Amino acid sequence: MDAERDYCPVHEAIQVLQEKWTMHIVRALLDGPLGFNELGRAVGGCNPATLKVRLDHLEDLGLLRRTVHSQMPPRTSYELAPAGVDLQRVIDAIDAWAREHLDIVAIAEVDEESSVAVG
Amino acid sequence: MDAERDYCPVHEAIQVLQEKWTMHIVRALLDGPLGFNELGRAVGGCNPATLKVRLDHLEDLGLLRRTVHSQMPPRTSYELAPAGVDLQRVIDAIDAWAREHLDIVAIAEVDEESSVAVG
DNA sequence: GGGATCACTTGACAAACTATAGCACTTTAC
DNA sequence: GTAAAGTGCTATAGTTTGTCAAGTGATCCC
Repeated sequence: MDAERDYCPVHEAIQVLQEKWTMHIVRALLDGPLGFNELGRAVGGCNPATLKVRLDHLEDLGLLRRTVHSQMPPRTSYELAPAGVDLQRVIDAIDAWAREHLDIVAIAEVDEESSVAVG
Repeated sequence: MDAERDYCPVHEAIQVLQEKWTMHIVRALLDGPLGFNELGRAVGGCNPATLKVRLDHLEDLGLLRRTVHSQMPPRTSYELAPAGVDLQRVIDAIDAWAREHLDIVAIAEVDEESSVAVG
């Protein structure tokens, strides 16, 4: 149930990052603080329920900071904490990898390379 | 439904990597090829159904190669393709980040920092 | 005053993931 | 020679996770 038997920070990190939308959220927030709905749109349409859960989790982990500017009308901003900002390097690595390898996947779809399939 | 309207390889990459177990699978495979069950155990108990789906997806994307050594007794090995091996850098980035930031979370649990809770 | 917007919350629902059993067969142990 | 354990999967039922639609209370714009 828990990874504590042989605690591995990488495993833990992967657990966090693999939650749906988490990396998208971080990526969006790397460009600067955003409001709740704004963020939802930025990540490409995450629903508010999930978004809130993720945001809470991320805040719990100390990766982001939630600032309430006014209760009514509600106005909140979400901003990466230093630990969250450091995820930039992870996102960058993904970015570099993606440009190098996923683009060719997109190209391969247009190309005709499917003849050497495993059959 | 699809990200094709403004195709972004990073977005695509995140979609792949955020699927449950994907990064664990890659990480396990970075140490060398593994058989199906072996891999399942290596990633820490992924069930065969999900594992197969991930593996197929990863193979589709050209990130790994599946080699059938013998049909009976069944013996297959999964091995990262070059594109998959390159994910090493992503895993490394996560690794570095995790050691820097998630360890302190683990420490914080032992520490008594829970008095400033949100409640 | 009506409609849009904000940051969420709720509750019903669907999609994703999990556990477990089983298949067809070989290898190993005795 | 037989039972148990192993291989790579697949099927199915069940749980968890994520989604959709609607709604809340207040303020802004017209």
